[in-house]
Amino acid sequence: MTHKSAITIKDVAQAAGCGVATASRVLNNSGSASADVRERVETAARDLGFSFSAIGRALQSRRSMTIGCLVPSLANPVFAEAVQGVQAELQGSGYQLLISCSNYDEAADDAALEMLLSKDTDALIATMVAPERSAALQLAGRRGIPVALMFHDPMEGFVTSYVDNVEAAREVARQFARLGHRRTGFLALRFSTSDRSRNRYAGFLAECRAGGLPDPALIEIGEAEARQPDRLAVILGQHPGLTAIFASNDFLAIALQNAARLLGWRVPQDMSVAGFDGIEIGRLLEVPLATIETSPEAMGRQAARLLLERLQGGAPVQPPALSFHFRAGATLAPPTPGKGDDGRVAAQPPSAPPAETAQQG
Amino acid sequence: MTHKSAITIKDVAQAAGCGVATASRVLNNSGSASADVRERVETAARDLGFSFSAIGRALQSRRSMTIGCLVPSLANPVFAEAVQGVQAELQGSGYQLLISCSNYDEAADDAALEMLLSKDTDALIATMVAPERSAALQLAGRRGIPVALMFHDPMEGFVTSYVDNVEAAREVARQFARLGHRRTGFLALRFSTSDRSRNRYAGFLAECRAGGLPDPALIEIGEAEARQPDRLAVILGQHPGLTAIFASNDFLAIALQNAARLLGWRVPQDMSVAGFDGIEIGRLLEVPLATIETSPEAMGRQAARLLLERLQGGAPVQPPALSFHFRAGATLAPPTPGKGDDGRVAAQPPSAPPAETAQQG
DNA sequence: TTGTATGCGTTATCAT
DNA sequence: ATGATAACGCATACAA
Repeated sequence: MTHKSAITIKDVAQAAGCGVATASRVLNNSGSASADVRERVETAARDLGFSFSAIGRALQSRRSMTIGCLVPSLANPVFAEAVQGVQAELQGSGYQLLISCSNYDEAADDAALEMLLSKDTDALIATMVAPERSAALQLAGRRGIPVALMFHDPMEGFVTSYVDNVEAAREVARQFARLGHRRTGFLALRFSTSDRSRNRYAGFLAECRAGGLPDPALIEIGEAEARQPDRLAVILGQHPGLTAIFASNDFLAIALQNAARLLGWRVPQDMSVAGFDGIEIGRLLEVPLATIETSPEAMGRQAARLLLERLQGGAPVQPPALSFHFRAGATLAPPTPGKGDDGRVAAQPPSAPPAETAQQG
Repeated sequence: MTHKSAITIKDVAQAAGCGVATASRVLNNSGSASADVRERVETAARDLGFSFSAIGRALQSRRSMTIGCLVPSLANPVFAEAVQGVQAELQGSGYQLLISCSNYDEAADDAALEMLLSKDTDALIATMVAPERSAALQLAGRRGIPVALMFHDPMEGFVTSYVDNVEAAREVARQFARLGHRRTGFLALRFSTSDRSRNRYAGFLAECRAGGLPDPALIEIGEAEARQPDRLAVILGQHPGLTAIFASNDFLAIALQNAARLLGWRVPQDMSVAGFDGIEIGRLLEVPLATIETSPEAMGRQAARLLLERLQGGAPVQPPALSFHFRAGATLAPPTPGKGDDGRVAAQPPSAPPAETAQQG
């Protein structure tokens, strides 16, 4: 086949026997043109298989029609879904998505954002390790480039699409307390490069205290333990007496149940478990996972929408937190008397209705 | 701190008191320049916070340093991981990733690819609904734009990064047969917009026949059934007598077990189940899922590598299929005598060693 | 070694 | 209604 080095509007104009300006006007439906020349230009463009060069356009219009997106990793379904949401919302807007991953590395984070900026993206959407410390993020703000954050709590100078991690975590603590649990734990990835995890712990801790419960045991594990049930079991065994554990995400919650099984503990009879995120697989498990259901996809959509509005001249507005939803699942039960009850027999709270559902938004 | 309109190399040249060509040479380390002016240019660039405009560069060099990537959806972890692999491999290469999703829609597929092309991407990497019917894909080939496919079988004119679905499915059939299963089934999404699923069925069917087994029952379900265990259970109930089912992906395999449970069938005692993909969660389940383990991440990396090599002038080379690995898990067992054995008591095959593992590559 | 001028593909301006 | 031309930011051939 003929190696056709891209044909430009100049070729079209020549074929149509008119000036490039006229061809441009016709092809863009801007300005006016006689039906005659309009026809000639259109057929010429069709015949030659002409298509605009986005680069030429970008150079002249000073807009790349490109939006940069930075997330820690696409291997994490939560982020992948969020990006999917962004992508979906951008469909038909004319904007294309330029993506980059930091792999949870703070330095890579900043570098990636800088790279995105240098690509002349018209807007930025990001989930970072440490947005408050990112020079590139500040730079974007100063340059007047619209920025939307995802998953992060509201931050001075930037709009963000997020769920209230603290409040959601409090809800979990309330559910635990309602069932009569006192000795609880919080399971998280060590070196958790995430303010999300921190906020969840903070909320959980705060509500435990508010409810008069002892402080939860903080169980931090590494990636290795999260993937190897036997290793996690060892760690879990070092925390006897806990009757309910809140894992900072669903994946950990599932791994946790696996480890518990190795110790001969049944869920929820011997230990209650709750997760966070609401990944779909959780619903399909033999024992459906109790969790805070969120919608990363909606988060991505909202972030994209915020950006599009700003790109159309709107002022930046910080929307309220997205709603979450407590899903009871089947991994929650009252603690078994005699286990982890500080030596006393755990009394069933006076009136504990069956685990219900909580909305917030 | 209102950074005005971006500063260009012209500003740098002016500040450094030299011509733009000299500034360009210094900043690109091309050509020669006196230590004197070199110093002035560099400090000027630093002081002004100069950075190149990717667009200006692209226009002049005819290369956008951008690679387009099309996948059906990022909500599917298999594709998300593949993109993550692409992304990882592209790190530091100077190329950025432009992504788009088709949502399994063939028309959107072609349109998205066209859009990517119109963005002047230097190369394309895609997983499509019907690559063999995509006009945009052909166009890319004709234009001489390097293209790499992912997940697809080798196709005339394009290189692809893939696993041999047919061979992998045969392996599953062999495992079933080894355990003594005869009445088997293949579970897939109806309207499965995927040659992967078709190839898996073909391989499964072929090996069943080769092994003298009856043809497997083809069980096609819709999205709704896949997400609602009770509905899937109804369908499953319509196929009594099956002792082993091969689901075309792990997600379906998990949903399948859920449905079986509702029918009171135990896995693997009453029914064996195998999946495909090897998603991580499968290993963490109470009953670890038997599956064909693949690495979408490796697939993405390979595809990206193929592209980078071509962009550096290399000739297109089709690499061999990526290896897969049969993971025995715990969802496989010999059929229970008296169930689904065509009326005869299923004989244990003469020498059935414990389920082992098969490599291919 | 350095600067000037040109062209990359497009649109906006301004004549005609 | 139409077309010639000037940007846009950059790299480079060519001249100095």
